[in-house]
Formats: sequence, structure tokens, C-alpha cells
Amino acid sequence: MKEELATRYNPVDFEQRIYAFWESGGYFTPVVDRERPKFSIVIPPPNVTGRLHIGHALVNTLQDIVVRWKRMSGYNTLWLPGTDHAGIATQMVVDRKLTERGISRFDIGREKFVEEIWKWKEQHRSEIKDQLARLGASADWRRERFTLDENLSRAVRHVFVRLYEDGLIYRDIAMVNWCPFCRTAISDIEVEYRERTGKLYNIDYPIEGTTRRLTVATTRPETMLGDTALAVHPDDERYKDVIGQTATLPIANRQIPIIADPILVDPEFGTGVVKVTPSHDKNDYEAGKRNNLPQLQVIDETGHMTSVAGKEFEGLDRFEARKKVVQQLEEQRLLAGVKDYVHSVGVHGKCDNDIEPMISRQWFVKIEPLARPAIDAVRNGAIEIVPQSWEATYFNWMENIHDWTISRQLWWGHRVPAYYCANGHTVVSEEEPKACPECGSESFTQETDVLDTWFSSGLWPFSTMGWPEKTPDYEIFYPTDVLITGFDILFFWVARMIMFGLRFTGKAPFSQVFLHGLVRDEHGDKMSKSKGNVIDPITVIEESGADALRFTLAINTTGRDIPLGKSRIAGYSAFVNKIWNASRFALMHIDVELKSAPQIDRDALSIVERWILSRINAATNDVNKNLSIFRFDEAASTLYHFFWGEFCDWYIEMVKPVLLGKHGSEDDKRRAKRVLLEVLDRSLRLLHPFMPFVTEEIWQKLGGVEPSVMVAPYPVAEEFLEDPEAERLIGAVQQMITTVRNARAERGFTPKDRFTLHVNAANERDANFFRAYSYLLNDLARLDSVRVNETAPAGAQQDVVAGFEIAIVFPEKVITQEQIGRTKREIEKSKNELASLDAKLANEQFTKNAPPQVVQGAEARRIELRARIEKLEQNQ
RNA sequence: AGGCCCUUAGCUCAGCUGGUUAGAGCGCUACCUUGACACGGUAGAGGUCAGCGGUUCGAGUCCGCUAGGGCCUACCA
Repeated sequence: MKEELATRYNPVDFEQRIYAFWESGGYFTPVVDRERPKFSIVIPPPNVTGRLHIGHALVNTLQDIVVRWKRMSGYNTLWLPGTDHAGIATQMVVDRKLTERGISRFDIGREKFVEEIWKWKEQHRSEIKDQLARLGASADWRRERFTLDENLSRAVRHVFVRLYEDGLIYRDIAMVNWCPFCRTAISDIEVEYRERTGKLYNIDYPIEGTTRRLTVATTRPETMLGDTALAVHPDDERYKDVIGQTATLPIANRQIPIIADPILVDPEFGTGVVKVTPSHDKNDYEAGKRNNLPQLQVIDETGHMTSVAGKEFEGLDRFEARKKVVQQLEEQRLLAGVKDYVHSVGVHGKCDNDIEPMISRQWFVKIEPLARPAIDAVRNGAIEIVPQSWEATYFNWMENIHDWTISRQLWWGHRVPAYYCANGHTVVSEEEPKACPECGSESFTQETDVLDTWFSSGLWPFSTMGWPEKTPDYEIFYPTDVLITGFDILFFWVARMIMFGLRFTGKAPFSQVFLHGLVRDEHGDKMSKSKGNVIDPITVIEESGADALRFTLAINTTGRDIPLGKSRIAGYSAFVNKIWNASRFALMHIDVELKSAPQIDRDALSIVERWILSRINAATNDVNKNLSIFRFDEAASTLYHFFWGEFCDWYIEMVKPVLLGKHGSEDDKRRAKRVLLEVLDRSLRLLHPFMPFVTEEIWQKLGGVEPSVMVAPYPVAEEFLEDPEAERLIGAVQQMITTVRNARAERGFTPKDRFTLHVNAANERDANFFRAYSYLLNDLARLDSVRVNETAPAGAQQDVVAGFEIAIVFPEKVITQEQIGRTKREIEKSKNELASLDAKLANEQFTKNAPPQVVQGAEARRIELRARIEKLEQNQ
């Protein structure tokens, strides 16, 4: 035998050593073999911007559970890891670092800045890898990818060119969401809306040639400098007469038309008059186009006022300009009122600055033709979303999808593969063109915009496999099987992968999507630095071990939010400790190695052994079933209760007398050791996907054939291990033991006091069982003897347990008040239940309509209740 | 405004196609240092399943309404 397990469970002692053992053994790497059934999955690539948080710990734990389970179940398994260049996020972080050093990115220029990011990226990539390794992620690091790798970049250019040639990518001047802080356009879904209490300003616009004024409400008075019309509803009686007249725009003193627009104006809302600012509001932009209104840009791309806004406003920050406009309106007595107003404001999710709608020239993907097949794929079942309720959200978004703004005015990312020749012609091609096909010019400048990060991550499942080349990896491992990710990136990422995958590979990139919930604190609140409830996974791993963290995450993953707190982790850390100690106990007695252990002779097993094998078989069945439907919580819970509640609490206690030589023969002992080894081995293999480190550390001591538990076969349920008789009899023994312990505690006896237990068995087979296995009752219920089918003396406490009449003979008749009250309550409860059962069984509708087993169950229960009531009444 | 989801023990949650006595973890109470484990063992207390109505022989589970909460999308002059 190998050296023994350490006395204390201390994960820090072995987790990193074990990970190195796996990695050097090459167990994470699948074979390149087209014949073997495969299972493949790609990681949602973390951003290269920093430390992994608890959400990463969750998503990667879940993936690793599935991956280890599939690998052990015989699949040629690939888990492909990697990182995302995360355009804006990464550029922002590096920019900030430079600023701390007193350097502006504009000082060093694009090329140098991008070099800086690459340096920074390289360092963080390895940190991310290390952190995933600490978690136990069995990803194939030999295939690690990065979205800016040469191969992946080629895939991006290829897709861009094909979409352009198909007319699905176009360049246009349009109103987009602009972040004045990041100085780039962003797409609609990158805008987050925040409820905010602002002000609603009522501004009077004098009508030219009259004394009448039209009052307009706005939350953004500074944009009035760019107004080019006022609008009313054509059917609004109040304003019919002013349509076609002109109003004076205050401050700017420009004349603007009063127009009618039924789309823009809701006569029920506010004053029914709207100011129209085509350059700085989405709806006004559309209205401007409908009515041929001029566009006046008064705010620039940095959020400052332009010269168009007027001399005294030029260069002012938009919020400063707001104050100044309000002040001037007040002075001119044109401010009709100000009130607090709660509305939602669009901010850029990455930097939290207010979005500025802005007209600019951008690249777009015409998305509707891509969305249609992606909707169909989910609708016809080619892709299954779990939990299914997310499908509604998916359809709702996909069916109302808007064109995707893909260009970003950043330096970090995939540069748009469009080239402009000296004569202004545009050439879109994967490589820089030699000559312009239109004019023959050989001088080109490449588009400076880069692509939205999600454009490249949308190709992730196949670009990482070598596509557009038909590489062996692509042919073997694509499409992938499952995608596991958070619901928060359903639109950003999942939907885009489906659209691109279908269009370019002709296949759905995965057949199942599991969307997990958000990790929250133990009270269900969002984790945030300001609340101080953030749990750092690496700290947890250092304190409690990766296995405890993983198990806690798994057993709380239901498809909704996942509450996580210190006390929970402590609870499952106790479980890992329990596994450790139970294994230590087992290893003290086990004296053969797995690889040389003799076959178990099924016919020679004791009932206790048949029972535990039947139980682990049921657990095995349950775990496999639940893993296949992503019920990580159920699978983990089953293992928890099997190992602790059945294996430790009952089985180990039941075999102790045999192992310690207090009961049975040497043969019995040898067989008990063999079964103990069997159950421990199966348990460790079952538990391995959830807690890979501790199971490996222990399993190594068992001397198995395989070099690692991670490549040992995952147990599958076997029908011949099911044993209803053993479950019935051992179940009865357990209930009897509990009943005796209960009576002992309630009558105030100590564990040293011994009693006699009488058991009545209706048939000889059961009677023989109780005679042969009386040592179980004697030992675990602390009895002096068990009498089978003998008449119990008067005064014994009678009961019916699991269908057997029992009687406990106490050394003296001690009945406490507690006991009397309890018996009364028990009798009353049983009588109530009996009454309702009687009524039920008397009802023909029930006996006729209910399934036979339900009726039979009710009848059996009635018989037991009657017997029990009779016995309990004798105790009074 | 539209959609999705939630309301079950003190706390956080399970309860799969409706079927015996509604479960778990943590917390709580009492007892126990028994030769794997006090990160332990044994026993126990604790629930009108948000409310109302309906379908059914039977509802925590299905349907409708009401109240409260969360999330997403759209809009907000």
C-alpha cells in the first residue's frame, strides 16, 4: 500500500501538486481520432482585463463537472480554453495604467499603445490560466486560444468580407449610441438604462409675429441649441392653427418651423409640443428625416459644445452648457417651470458615462437575414436552451432585432478590413489589396476603426478550431455539444454565435445551451464592492480548498440565482472533511489494491452489503440522470446524502463490528473489506467531477488500474445491484434503531443503559433475518438482546415500525410527562390520518380513478396505522 | 407598455409528468470527547406552501384573479 492519508484534511497540501500531475500526464488533451465518440465544449473566454471573480468560478466549475463526467464516461473530450481581447474594457484599463504613469495614449500613438496592451495581455493571460488551474479546470491548455490570434483574426476578416460581399455589412451615416468618454460608437445592447431623478424643464418658444408662446418640456435643455423645428400632432385642436408658422428659438434666436408629425408627437403627453433636435436624439433624427429638417450638431464626440452652439457655449462640457442654457432662459423669462423628474438615462455599461446619440459614419451588420435561421434553429430543436424559459426571451429579442453597429473608434481590436484607395474607392478584402479594381491606384489606407469585440467572439466555437481551414480539430470537434454561460450574455454572445455558426459553417455551433444564474450573497443580494459582500474565489480556495468551493457552487446551481455565503462554503467544506475522514477509516482496514482485488462474489454478500450496493447504485443512476439535464444541484445533493447520510452514518457503523472482529468470521471480515473498497472506489469516482482534488488524492491510495481517477470509468447504474429486499429490511432496522434511540432520549436514559428489543416478524424469512442480524440492532441501538417472535413482557413500550411490531423492554418503567404527551400526540395524529384515509377509501371516485398503486398504498397505510394506534394505546 | 420569473421552516432554497405523513443546508434546543471525523455523533423543536376562486376522487404542484418582489426588452418631449 501507498503511504497513508494525512491525519488532517488540508487541501493546500495537495491541490496544486495534483493539478501539475494531471497536466503533465496529458489527461486534459483528447486524442485526434475520428472514430471515438467525442464531446466538446468551448470556454466562454474571460476578458484579459483582470482577476477572475466568483462568476468565473461558477461557469468554469459547471463546465468542468460536465467535462470530467463526459471524459470519465468514455467520450473523447475537448474543453477548449482561451481569452477574449475585450476591446473597450482592455483599452480602458491599459489607458488608465498609462495615465497613472503620466502618459497619454495620444502621446505615444496607436502602434506603441497597442504594443503596451499586448505586453499587459500576456501577463494577464497566464494569471487567468493559473486561476483556472487553481479551480481544477481540466481544459486542454495545449489548444488555448486568444481572439486576436492570427488564425482567429483571419476568420474575422474572412467573415467580414463574405458578409460585405453578400450585402450584409454596409457602411452608413446614421445615428448611433456614442460614448463621449470612450469616444467610440457602441451597439444598442451595450447601453444600460439607469433610473435617475433629473429635472424636467418647461421652456417657452415665442411664436413669430404673435405674443403666443408654445411650452415645450425637455430633460436636456442644452440640446435646444440644435433644435430645427417644433412639432405638434396634426389632429391636436389646441395647436392646429400654429402648424406652418414659425417660432423663435430662444438664446440662439433662430427661426424654426412648427411642423405636424403624428409619429413623433403624442398629444396626451406633456404639453403636446415637442422640440426637434435631429442631431442629438434618436426619435428627432427620424422625424428630421421625415420632414427634411436640417441637422445641427451642437455637441461633439467628446461631449463638448461645438461652434454651432454659439460662441459663448463653444467648448463647454454638455452638463455645464445645460446650466448655462437654463440660466439664460431664466434671465429671459422663458423658463416656464422646472420639476423633479424620474426617468431612465442610457449609460455606457463599461464606463457608466451618459450615452450621447450622435450622427456618424459607421459599419453595420444587416442582422435580420442572420436572425431568421437562428430563430428557426431554436424553434425546431436543433438548439435547446436550458432552462427553457429563456427561449421566450431569445425569440422576443431576435424577432425585434436592429442592425448591429460593429465599428468601434478604438485602437485595440480587429481592424476593419476595408481599404480606401487614393481616389476614395473602398476595397474590402482579407489582405491589403495590390491595386484598386476601379482605378488601379496602388496606394491604400486601411480603415482605422476596429470591430466590436463580440464580432470575433461570435466566431469562437469554430474560429478556435481552425476554421475557415478544415482542420482535423474542426472536423472532429465542431460543432460543439454544449455551451455553458450566464444569461447576461445571451444576446451579446450566444445569439451571435448561433447566427454566425449557422451562416458560415451551416451547423448550429452547439446543440444545447445551459444558462446559469447570477452568483449572489447569502441573502440573495447582488455582490458588489460597495456592499462589501464580494467573495473572491482564490481566497476561498486558499482557505477552504477548491473542492469545497466547487461543491458549494454546484449544489446551489438550480438555473436561477445562486446564493453563496461563508456559512454555506463552511458547510460543504465540512463535507469534504467528512469524505477525507471516512476514507481514512476505510484505508485503515482495506488491505488489497483495487488492481489486484478479487472479484466480488455477489452470492456471498451479507444483506448489509447488498443494501449499500443497492443504495450506491440508486445514487449512481440519479447522478447520471441529473447531470444529463444540467441539474447540478440534484446530482450534488444526491451524492452528499448518499455519502454522508448512508455510507458514513449507516454503512460504516454497520460494518464496524465485522471489521473490528466483534462479529462474524474472518471470511466475513475479508468480504466486508472488499465491499468497503468497492463502495469507496465508486463513491470517489462519482464525486470526482464535483471535487476533483480530494477524490484524486484519496483514490491514488486505492491502487487502481488507471493512473488517475479522472480517466477511470464513471460508474453507471447496473440493474442486478438493485435489491428491494435488502432495502426493505435494512430500512426497517434503521427505523427500529431510530425508534429505540428516540425512546432512550425521551425517557432520560444514558447511552450506557441497555434494553431488550422484541420484534415480531410475520414470516420465517424475515424472522431469520432479525435473528442473524441482531448484532446491528444490538450495536447501533445499544441493546442487550433482540428477541424475535417472543411474547414481550407487560409494560414494554410497543410500536409498529416499518410494518413490524416491536416492543422495547426498559429496565424499569420510567415514563416521563414528555413521553406521555408525545404518545398522545402520536395517537391523535395517526387517528386523524386514519380518518382521512378511511374517507378516501370509502369514496368510490377515488378507488375507481386513482392508479392502483396509490389505492394499494393507501390500504397498506391504513392497516399499518390501525396496528400502530392499537400498540401506542397500550403504552398509555 | 410587453415578456419572463419568484412568493414553501428564523435565513437561503429544493419539491421533476398533480397521488401516502411537504424536504435540505445553515441557524436553534438537549444530550454525548464512542478507537475516521467536534469541520463529529444522537435525538428534537420549527411550515394555515402570499391571498382568493376554479378544475379534479385528490392541488405546494394545473388554470384564473389579487397583492408583493425581482429580472429583461422597449419607451420616457
